[in-house]
Amino acid sequence: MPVITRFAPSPTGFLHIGGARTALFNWLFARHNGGKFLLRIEDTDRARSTQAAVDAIFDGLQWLGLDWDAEPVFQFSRADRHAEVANQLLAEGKAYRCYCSPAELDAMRAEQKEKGLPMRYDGRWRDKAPSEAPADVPPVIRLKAERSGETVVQDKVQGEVRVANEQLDDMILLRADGTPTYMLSVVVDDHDMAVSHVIRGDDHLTNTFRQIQLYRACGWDIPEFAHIPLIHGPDGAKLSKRHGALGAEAYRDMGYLPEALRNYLLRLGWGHGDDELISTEQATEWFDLGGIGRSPSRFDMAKLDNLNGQYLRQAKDDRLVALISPRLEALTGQPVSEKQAAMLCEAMASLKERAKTLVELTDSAAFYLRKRPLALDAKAAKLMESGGKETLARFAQILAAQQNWRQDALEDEARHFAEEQKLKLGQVAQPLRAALTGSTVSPPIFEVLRILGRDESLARIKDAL
RNA sequence: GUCCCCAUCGUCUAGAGGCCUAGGACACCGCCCUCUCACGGCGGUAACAGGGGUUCGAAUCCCCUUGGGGACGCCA
Repeated sequence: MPVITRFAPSPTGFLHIGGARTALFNWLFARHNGGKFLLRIEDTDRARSTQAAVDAIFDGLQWLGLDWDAEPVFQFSRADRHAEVANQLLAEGKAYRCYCSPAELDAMRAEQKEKGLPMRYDGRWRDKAPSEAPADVPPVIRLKAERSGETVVQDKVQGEVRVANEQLDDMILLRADGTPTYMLSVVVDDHDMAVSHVIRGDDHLTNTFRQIQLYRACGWDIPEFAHIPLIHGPDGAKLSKRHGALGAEAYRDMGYLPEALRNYLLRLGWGHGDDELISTEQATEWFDLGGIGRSPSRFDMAKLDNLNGQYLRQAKDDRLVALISPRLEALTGQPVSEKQAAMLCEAMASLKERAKTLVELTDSAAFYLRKRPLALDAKAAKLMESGGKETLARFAQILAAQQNWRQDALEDEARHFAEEQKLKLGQVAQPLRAALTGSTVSPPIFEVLRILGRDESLARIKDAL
């Protein structure tokens, strides 16, 4: 049987981080098994579904590199099919009409809660005759669920989980307005799409029992299930926005590389021995459902940062220049010229090992492109005022006379000068750094001197003096 | 309230009864490298939630307690 997985988000918001991981696991499992990864947009809640959210989900998946294998299925478009199944069940006596009004159900639940009873539909219309139906209440269709015995899930992650059928009530299949509920839609769609493995958040684990009953009522094969633990915030509670429950596009904006986020998400709840840096090729080769942990994990930005830094250092220089160019333009107000891009490319090797995100990379690269005269930050200004300027003025004369603008030659000059003046190299380098970059922190300053070039360097020094 | 799931350093995890004096990674703290900041190297602090069993032997199996999480919608 071919492996078919699916990712089935409801388009009521962005592709959040938990959803992204669920998608990743489905994608990896399909790829590992040479199967298919399908996408289904669960847009049956018309009031809350938006096109913007649909677009955000597509964008997010694409950015993460999770490609799907067929046209996405929009669940709402299949409402007729869902109703057909419900009506078939009704015709077979496996479902029935319930005429309880929402208000009546609310009252029932309130009473159950007050008495400390389990909150469940009590099946009051299950065996009533059609003649008792009130004329003014449109009915819903409920599944006639099994009342005794138990339902068992052989979950690929959670193991065997069983629940007594008396814990389950007769769920609604078709609403009073004739539209299908989630429970009906999922089961029908997963069946019709021939989904072999349902991999989803474990908030769906208890839904699974009901869905299995529905599969049985329909006489359909039951897919394999794998319920993966939810991602929690650093405090162990539900992931909140300020703790990382953001859309994929937010992570892109914050300067994370898709491969880094993928690697991070993969390691959150799944492991392969001591391996930390796992390429997508390796992940595809190694991924298995049995390796998924059963306990919820906490989202840790610091680890994501570290991983992103590692991927940044691995990334090709020209790719990074392309990635930060729009950010630099936003910063300087000027598009990055070809000449500047070439300069950044040269500088990238030492720039990228100092950054954890593209945001940091952009900030640290910006001084190369800044228009003279550069503004000095507070530390740089203070350094210049407390003797730096004098030292720099003297060294500037040597630089001005320097014809051989090679990095090692420049560094030699600085060392000689420092020795001569009984200064530490840092006392020469730091004022130079302040003048050239406007900051006390930068890549190696003789490299900066070289990349900036003779004219620009001397001009910036002159500005600072 | 009822049902379900989970439990190893602060965090992500390795661990399938003896290989565990519990390993790796992030974070943190030292030291080294060094023109700054990083990178890199070396070292350090730090965990089997508690209690009962089973067993010659338990982080690993069972039970209870505690603590977290989830589900109980004409939402998905």
